[in-house]
Amino acid sequence: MKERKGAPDEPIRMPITIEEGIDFSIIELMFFAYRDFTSDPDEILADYGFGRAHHRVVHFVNRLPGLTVAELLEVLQITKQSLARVLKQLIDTGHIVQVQGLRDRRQRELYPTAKGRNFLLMLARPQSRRIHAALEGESAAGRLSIERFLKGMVNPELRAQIDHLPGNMSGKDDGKQ
Amino acid sequence: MKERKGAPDEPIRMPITIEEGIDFSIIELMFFAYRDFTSDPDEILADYGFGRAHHRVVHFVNRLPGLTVAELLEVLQITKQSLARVLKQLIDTGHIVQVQGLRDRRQRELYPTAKGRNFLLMLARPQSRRIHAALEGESAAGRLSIERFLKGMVNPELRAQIDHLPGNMSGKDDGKQ
DNA sequence: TAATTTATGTCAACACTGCTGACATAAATT
DNA sequence: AATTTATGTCAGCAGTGTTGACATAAATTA
Repeated sequence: MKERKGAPDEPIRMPITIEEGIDFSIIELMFFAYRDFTSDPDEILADYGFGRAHHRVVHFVNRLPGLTVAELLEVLQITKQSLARVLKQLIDTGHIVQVQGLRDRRQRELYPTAKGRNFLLMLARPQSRRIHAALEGESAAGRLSIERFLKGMVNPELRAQIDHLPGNMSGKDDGKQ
Repeated sequence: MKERKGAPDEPIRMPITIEEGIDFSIIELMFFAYRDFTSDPDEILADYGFGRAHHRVVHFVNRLPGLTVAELLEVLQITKQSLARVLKQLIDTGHIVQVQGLRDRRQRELYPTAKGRNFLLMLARPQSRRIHAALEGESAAGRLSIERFLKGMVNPELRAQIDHLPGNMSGKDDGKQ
């Protein structure tokens, strides 16, 4: 019994391409695109002793000032222990302040300070430049396709949440047309 | 001297929207899209005691069978110590085999086994479903816009590399038109 | 042939950011 | 008065990136 149908550890020399209709090309484009998209802020963050998680917190606190800790956890979908580490640092460094809730005094409303707002702008600028460059020459229809695609990649349960963020046309492009 | 121009730790109550022309909406769409895009394979990987790094290695070894360790490091842009950890596990579990280079016997050519190929298909299937759903109803022009955008997000130096992966129309959509 | 460079592997330590489990406090609700 | 809720905190672990140092075998150069 030598070499029956494909010995288990035989090297496969044929590249995978569109097996089963799977588009590996887009899968790896997502990897490359996201890696490079995050690389610019990552470098800046490192200069401040921060990481990517800090960017996310600063981003959403600037986007939704006054949101509570529980709401932030819901948006980020991480545990409170993960958040605590980075949030504490951002508060200690004066980028974010907590304000006790008025209705419910257990809640801590999170707000950016001027320092925190400027910090987000610093992080977002290179990403914005990259986005503008990637959209250069795209028609309005093309841009809509791109936004529709990105939104379509998000789990359906969360799309509503996205619509409620400032500057997003609520309910637009809900999938079917 | 009480409260001059914006006390440093004053909470800012105004949401950030399109300050300086920065599109925060697309920035956070990238975050949500990538997070959910990776969540499906992540769950499967966890069942096998693997992580996202294993997926990447299996992906590129299947896409470029016979590539050397140095070439894989170049594509992934990580250090050999990072790679060593996950590559060793994939070899020990029979997903990948190493073949000594013919021209240069120092090199280790990496190939997937049948097990490794099937594993990649298992990981890629849910991602492919998500992509197809997100592209549903898009015109050919819309799909081109989306691919052009993703490619445009990648650092220019690396775009050539992407073109050389199997199934990618080389040189297509190089930015200018 | 001898010396050097290259491709790869390995050991150790550290950083960041997820996770779980456990426990504490204050405020709201029942 | 008892319970639930919102938040905080301590401790430990996992995955994946990093740097630095050193080892080996094979290729290249002098």
